[in-house]
Amino acid sequence: MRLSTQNLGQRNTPQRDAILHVIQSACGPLSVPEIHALSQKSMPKLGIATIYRTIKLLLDAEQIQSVILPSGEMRYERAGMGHHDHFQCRKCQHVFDLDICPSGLHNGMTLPGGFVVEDHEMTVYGLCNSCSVTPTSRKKRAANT
Amino acid sequence: MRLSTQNLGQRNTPQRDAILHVIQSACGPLSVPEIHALSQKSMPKLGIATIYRTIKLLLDAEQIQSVILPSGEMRYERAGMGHHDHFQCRKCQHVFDLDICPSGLHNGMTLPGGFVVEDHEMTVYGLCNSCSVTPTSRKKRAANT
DNA sequence: TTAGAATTGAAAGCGCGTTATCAATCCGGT
DNA sequence: ACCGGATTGATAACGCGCTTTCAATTCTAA
Repeated sequence: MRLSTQNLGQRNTPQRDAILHVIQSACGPLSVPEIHALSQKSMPKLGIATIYRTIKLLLDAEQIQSVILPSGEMRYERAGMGHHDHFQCRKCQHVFDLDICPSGLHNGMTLPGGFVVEDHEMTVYGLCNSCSVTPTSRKKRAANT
Repeated sequence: MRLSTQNLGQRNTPQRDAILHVIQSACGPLSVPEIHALSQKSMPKLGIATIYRTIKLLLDAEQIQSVILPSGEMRYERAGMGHHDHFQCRKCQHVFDLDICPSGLHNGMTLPGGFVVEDHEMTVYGLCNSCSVTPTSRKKRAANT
């Protein structure tokens, strides 16, 4: 499922290409400010209104979907990725897709209290790979270069 | 941990008692409209501003905490309950506390990708006990009364 | 009981993420 | 290359939770 400018209004523009590329190559759902900042690396004049307009077009075309973190922050990611959970680093605040789903839940099971499970959403918190690097391992890395 | 009007400003009022009782006896986190509607059962004139003011006092006193659902809805529940997940019924929309945590996560473990786990939040979706009653079992229940 | 400060309810005001406006610019069929 | 409608960027405006305002009311210490 690749993001495409087909069916996004009538025209192909470099602004849309930039935004699509940013979302396409993200490793987790992005916030509007993140999409804006990343897109401006290749299109410095790109305005926030165009970000919102393109997000709406992509949502209507079901090429992306929204994700709301437990903090209330709205983010967007490619649609059609199937079920996956998210990980937010408490240090750099970046959000990543998790390949595995560490919940023990499966569809149709009943939890104590008579709750019949159909779906779930989970956000895991902690430190990402980059941010969990210790000062010691940081020195080792530096020494190896 | 019982909710109390101690340390909530200087005075004890029936409005605060009503709000505290509603949150205290809930079986899951409540939204502001829910708290308002439930409180008005015993205090019909209770205004929305008093709900927000009391919520803020309770938050400052750390007697309640906020919960944001994946839908973005803000809710409030008693503080100090320890880790627990939530279940939202897709039929009645009510949110319940789950006694067990069905995630296979524990603090300090590392997920594929180098993500060091510290915490998580999970919302499970499905049908609650009342709403999962089938027409057949509903007839049986009715016949037994 | 009384006085005075805290609290309340109604409604205006605020903040901020999002959307609409509009002139300038761009895309693409011809 | 031209033309006309689509798109863009800057910014004003909007919506909706939430907070503040203020006069009326209520609580409580003395």
